[in-house]
Amino acid sequence: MSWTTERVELLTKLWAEGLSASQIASELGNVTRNAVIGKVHRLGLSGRTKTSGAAAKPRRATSAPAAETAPAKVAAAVADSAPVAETQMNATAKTAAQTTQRTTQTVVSGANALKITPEEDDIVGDLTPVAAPEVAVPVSQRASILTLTERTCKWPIGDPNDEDFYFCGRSCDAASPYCEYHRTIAYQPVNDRRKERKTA
DNA sequence: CCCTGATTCGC
DNA sequence: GCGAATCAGG
Repeated sequence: MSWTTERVELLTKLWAEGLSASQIASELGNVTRNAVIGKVHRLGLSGRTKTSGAAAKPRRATSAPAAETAPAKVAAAVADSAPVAETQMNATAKTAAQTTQRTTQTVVSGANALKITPEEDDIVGDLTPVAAPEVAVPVSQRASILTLTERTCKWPIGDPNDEDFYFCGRSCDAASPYCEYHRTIAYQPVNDRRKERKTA
């Protein structure tokens, strides 16, 4: 496949949006991330311009300066209903988070019709933390469209109709479609039916 | 190991 | 110009 003007435009746009080369590659289709990177360079738009007037970033990627929270910790914090620090949560993420705050029945009717069944928390009286308070998913890990691999969390965040809709994108065991945290939410039993048998 | 982008170089 | 292979890093 060749680089038609349309494809180049999409590439440019997505690259500007901060998607990774592999993500862009999968959205474009029929190209590898190498091809994307190669094109990006040829187009001369490497070195993504971050925040305006930001310090010129060196050629090689440098680790983020912010004290980013580890996924595990985030999950833990959420579990405790702690209002996780919005360290480097940007406006977009913030909005998404708020949107999802109490809206658990997110439904994706996209290409793969991913559907999340809303849990009836009204059944349980004392329980509450069921709502998925999406916490700051590091922008660096967010997945836009269906650019998820076998090992990225496919938990939808935000309103699919919104521009800022995205998928969790954190890494997962490849066995489950969700990261550890979202797994607990996704498979939360409506009723605490423990039919375990002590066989030993 | 998974992933990222950067470079090289034969095509 | 293109992109696989390779490199360098997180």
